[in-house]
Amino acid sequence: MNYKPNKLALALKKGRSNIVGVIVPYINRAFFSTVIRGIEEELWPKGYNVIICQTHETEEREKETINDLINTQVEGIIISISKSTKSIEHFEQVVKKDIPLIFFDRSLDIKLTSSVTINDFQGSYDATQHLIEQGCKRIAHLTLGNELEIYSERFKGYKKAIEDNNLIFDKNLVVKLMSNVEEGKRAAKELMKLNHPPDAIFSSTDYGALGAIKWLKQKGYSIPDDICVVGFSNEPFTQYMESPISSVDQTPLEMGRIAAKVFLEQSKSNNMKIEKRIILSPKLLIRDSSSKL
Amino acid sequence: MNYKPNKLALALKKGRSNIVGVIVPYINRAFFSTVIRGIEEELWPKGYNVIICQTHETEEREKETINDLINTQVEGIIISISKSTKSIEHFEQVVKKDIPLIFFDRSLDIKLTSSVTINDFQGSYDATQHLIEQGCKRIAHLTLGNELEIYSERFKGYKKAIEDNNLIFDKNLVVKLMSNVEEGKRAAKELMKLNHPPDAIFSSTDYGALGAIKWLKQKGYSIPDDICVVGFSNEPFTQYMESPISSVDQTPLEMGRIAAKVFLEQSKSNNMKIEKRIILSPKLLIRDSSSKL
DNA sequence: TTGTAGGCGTTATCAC
DNA sequence: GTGATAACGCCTACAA
Repeated sequence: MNYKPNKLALALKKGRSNIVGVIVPYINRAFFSTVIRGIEEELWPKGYNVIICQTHETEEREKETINDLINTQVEGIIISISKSTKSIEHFEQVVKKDIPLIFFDRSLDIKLTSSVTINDFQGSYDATQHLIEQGCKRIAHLTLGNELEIYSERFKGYKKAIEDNNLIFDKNLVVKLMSNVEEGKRAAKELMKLNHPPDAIFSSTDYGALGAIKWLKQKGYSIPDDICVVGFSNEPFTQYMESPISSVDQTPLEMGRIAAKVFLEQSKSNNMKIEKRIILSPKLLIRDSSSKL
Repeated sequence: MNYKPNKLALALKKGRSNIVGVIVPYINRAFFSTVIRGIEEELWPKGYNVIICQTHETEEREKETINDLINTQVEGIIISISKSTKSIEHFEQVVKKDIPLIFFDRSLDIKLTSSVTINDFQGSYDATQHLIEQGCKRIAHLTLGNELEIYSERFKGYKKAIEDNNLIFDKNLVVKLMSNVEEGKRAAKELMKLNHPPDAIFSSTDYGALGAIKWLKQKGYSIPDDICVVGFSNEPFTQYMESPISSVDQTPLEMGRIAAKVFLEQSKSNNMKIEKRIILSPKLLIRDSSSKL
């Protein structure tokens, strides 16, 4: 007959809740929601449920959330850390409880945890190299700063490509901003005021790239003829624009699926500890905003 | 000291899991992920966790998911039904188990359940009225068909506005499509082939609107001077375009928050049954693609 | 083979 | 007021 077991009782008895916690800064960012989709699609067929939590980019919420998930007896935590996270005690606590902890995208190097990231250095290097191949000589970079490793890696990749091609690295061409359209406009304005303005902009965020493009077009610059632009993240809007923006795709669906698989692997291995670092290759998508040739 | 109660045991004992299930077609659609964000932000402070499930637009997955959530002893289910859902037994089953069931956006009229939707008729009427006020006389409509009530409502709102303004309703101006860019292109091509082509297009999806705009621009039509276009959903890309697309905003964040509140209300009222229908007002966002004046 | 007791971690209840 | 005990629903293990 159609008997339905009470999963709570079952879970209590077995010590296995069949629940995995996923923590992200905000659920409704395209990147995060797509990673979550990948996680859900991998875990659902295995009988797991996925609990979603948001940190709002604050360390406090992150700690509260982790505490809560531990109490909920989740069987694993998959997380992309908040921008402001400084301490790591709350993560060590998860490890101490023997709960598999998997970082994705924004990661920390903590013993007995795993991570699935993309090679931000490489993505940035490829993007910059591509701009150089388009004939650009003075390539500006919009960065979010060094708070998160992914952004400092993107800066490093950019700088390395500049140097490898015997171009001059000019720190005046590096502008720090926040990830939104207005800041991108401000950055472009600032850059074009320079005595030697850039002939390309590689932005570590698509919103920065978009803002820059908007300002430049408004001022009569032609994209890509006067200035080439490449963004980062492959936000949906970059492909839908009338003039699509080149960007670096982070393969979020795959990242989610793999993070889930790593969790499963770590989870099954009762007697031994697993620590796994997976680095995915980003995909440079060349579109109108940087296609001179 | 830092004692952590086991929520599983607590839940088993109290018969309250503090978990709410949310079911959507796909997590990573901007609209759904934003509703989920609203739900999470309302429920987290009250001590609830949110489990996310995807139906992939299939009734089968929807049934499986509901079954699973019932077994998980969720305290409520908040759902936007799949496109292909025909039967309602699985929903009645939820009601029978006394689990609060709240529909959002894509709803069904089932006893003892609640719903939070927007007034699709109104949104469509407003959009069409706006186009008429721009001087448009022959307004085409791109529809997804009648499978989901929201789309037939959008069609009705469009038709009513046409008639209320003593314009001629021409069924040749109504094109059925699927929600993607290619289909929008096809629809525009088809419409402009007519003996009396339209001077405006109101699409029930932003992707259709985008496709239409792309095709029209490519063919040399000027937007909005030759043809005005309005979409529906306020997808992020509509505002980021170089030439932003007018659209109807469904206030997803608010919708999520309210759905969560309705759940709380329904949940607290142990002894009495609550049935609530909330209809939100959509917001017409007038942008470049329809601003002639 | 079939059936029954015990315990997972809580809390609520009841006896002291 | 304090402290032991039963019960939430299930599964496992052991006994008949």
